[in-house]
Amino acid sequence: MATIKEVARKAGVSVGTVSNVLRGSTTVSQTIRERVDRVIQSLDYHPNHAARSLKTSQTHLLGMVISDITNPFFPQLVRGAEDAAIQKNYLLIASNTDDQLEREKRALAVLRARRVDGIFLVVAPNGGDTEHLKKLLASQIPVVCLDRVPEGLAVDSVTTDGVQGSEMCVRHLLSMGHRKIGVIVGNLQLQTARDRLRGYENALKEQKIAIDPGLIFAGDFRRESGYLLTKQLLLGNRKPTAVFVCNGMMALGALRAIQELDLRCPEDIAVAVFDEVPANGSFRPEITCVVQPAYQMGYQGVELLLSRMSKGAGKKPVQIVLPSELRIGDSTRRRPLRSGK
Amino acid sequence: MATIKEVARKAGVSVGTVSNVLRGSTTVSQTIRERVDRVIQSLDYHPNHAARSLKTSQTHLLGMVISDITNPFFPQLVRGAEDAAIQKNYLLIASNTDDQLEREKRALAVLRARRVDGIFLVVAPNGGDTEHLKKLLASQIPVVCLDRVPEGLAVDSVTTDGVQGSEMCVRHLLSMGHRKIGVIVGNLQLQTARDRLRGYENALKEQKIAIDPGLIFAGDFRRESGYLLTKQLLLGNRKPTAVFVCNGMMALGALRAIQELDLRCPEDIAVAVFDEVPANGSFRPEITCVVQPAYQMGYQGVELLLSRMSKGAGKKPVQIVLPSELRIGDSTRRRPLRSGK
DNA sequence: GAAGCGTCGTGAACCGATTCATATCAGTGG
DNA sequence: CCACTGATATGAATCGGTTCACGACGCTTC
Repeated sequence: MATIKEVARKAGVSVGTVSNVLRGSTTVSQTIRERVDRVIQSLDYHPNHAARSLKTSQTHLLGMVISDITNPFFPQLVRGAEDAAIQKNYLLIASNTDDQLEREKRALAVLRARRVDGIFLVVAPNGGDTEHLKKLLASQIPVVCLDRVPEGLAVDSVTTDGVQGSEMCVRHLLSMGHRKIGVIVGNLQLQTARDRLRGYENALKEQKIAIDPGLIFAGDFRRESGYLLTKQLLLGNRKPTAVFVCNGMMALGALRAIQELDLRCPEDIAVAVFDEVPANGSFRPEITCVVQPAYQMGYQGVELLLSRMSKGAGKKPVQIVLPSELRIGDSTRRRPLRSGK
Repeated sequence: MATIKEVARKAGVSVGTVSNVLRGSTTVSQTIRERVDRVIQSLDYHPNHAARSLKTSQTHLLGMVISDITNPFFPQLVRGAEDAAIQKNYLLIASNTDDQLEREKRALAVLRARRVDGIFLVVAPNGGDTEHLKKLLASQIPVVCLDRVPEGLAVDSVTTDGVQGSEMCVRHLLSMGHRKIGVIVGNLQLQTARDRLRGYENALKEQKIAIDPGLIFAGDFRRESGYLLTKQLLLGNRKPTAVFVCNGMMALGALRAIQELDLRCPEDIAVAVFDEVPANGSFRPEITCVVQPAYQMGYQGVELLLSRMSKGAGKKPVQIVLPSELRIGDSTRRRPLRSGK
């Protein structure tokens, strides 16, 4: 592939001038600029990124560390980030951690070694082990946390308000006449999981309903755990009339569990979910859910990261909280008044 | 961040020696090696990739051009590729084209300009315009096509056998007693779409059933088109007893259409799908579908690409075809014998 | 016509690695 | 004691850009 030297030679100018043309410097005359541009076209010349990076110490690469691209929430996030990044001439490198701390550490180390210009991070549960995150934040490289924020660290973030979203959702269940509402929540080491649980509790308290710990089941945001916990919940002695599931993947497990127990939704058990449910709208019943603006989260994450990159590390962290939306389906229809059994 | 020079100075050796230690050269004595390693640790030194790339003209970056990460087939593909790539010390850059030719061209140009070491490509429908692909293949950089192969180009690929998978699936419908089977296929500019249609036709021919063009509807592999075409199919005058949908996203649209028309599946209309259906198993009925080894496709793609990179461009293209698996659900139960109406 | 001032271009230093011809040195054999 | 060998270590050239001090040149101005 052609180099800047060849371009310079063919255009009869110095490499410095070619570089100036490339960078759009104003100190190049129209004549020369056109001449150089023509040569660039004719040679199909593309500047070597490595050389440029070496000199400028910018890679125009952004890293994105997520838990699992296979969970439908993340493709949207990634897509939003990618669309925004590409517009600004950045490329995105995504890595999956499966919510394992070790893999998070490794992924971050790799991205750092590559000198990416910035990192998006969806933190894994860490049980208080945040050393590597502190180091990361101390290391110059701009970081924006998406979806989840790690405890007690000052870092830019874009998230949705899990407390408010859950409140909205559980209030809806209450308004439909439900009083015994089970909840399948994620790993409580995660802020997001705790927020969603808090929203549930808040909504109940508003109605002076006591919180029954026997109705609360904590899993890990994966399909399998939704399945197992929902079975436990429904086979237990609490007999809830509704279940609030805290993410889409667990909802799939929950729905399967309900089916296997030969219960009908919503007649026997109502279901409401925080997070979009895959394939929702293509099967019965349509599930009531809180939809998060995942695409936007990714998109705005890029804007935040870039502004941080230009503003420098000095300023206070910016925390953007996006609203979510309650989408009411048939899975939470009004409960017949004849209560009891 | 530390440079090789600082490491050399602190260890009291030359940069060449440090480089030799890094690259694991055998001409370094044990003593020196250990001394250098200690300094590397203490400085938390990581070689600068840009500098290395500049010299070696390898980026250890792989590009992946797919249609849309938001379609659940692709996350699996990407995940497989990423898992394989990371093991070999490569990083993956994915870009989405939404099946638009212009965006494919742009994405490929960007990746080329970045000098990625290799490219995975899921081609977009191109209506015969393959100039950019020919140029790409001529340009040295190794390419592996995944899932779909472009017409008449000699290129390495990893795909599934769409003909055979569809045959299997449609034979199953036939064995369940269906004779009038509608088909919702993708953009027929794509080899994959044509293969799946061919499989359908083959299966019918085996049973000496005439192909009725009025039962064939071609869309674009997206949810919306599955919805619209299924409505057309079911509201038309052909009255099929089953529908064969050629990918998962269109299947979601099809299922929605069936619901809106207040038809029951499988009683009124059986459904079978080529491709996994999102959320399948969590709702009724469980959909009969042909599952493609998407993860494996990505994984093996990396192996093929790397072997191509080391073998050089000379050899003949390798075409790996992976088997798919028919997973029988309740959406295709046996048709009651009393035929007619 | 000398001095001064913009406007454009030039070219060398530099970024941080890799690589290879060359230097150093201990040991060996004649 | 010298030549030679093998094992190690060195350092300069190189990759392809960016950047900036400086030079060349044409125009004013007095």
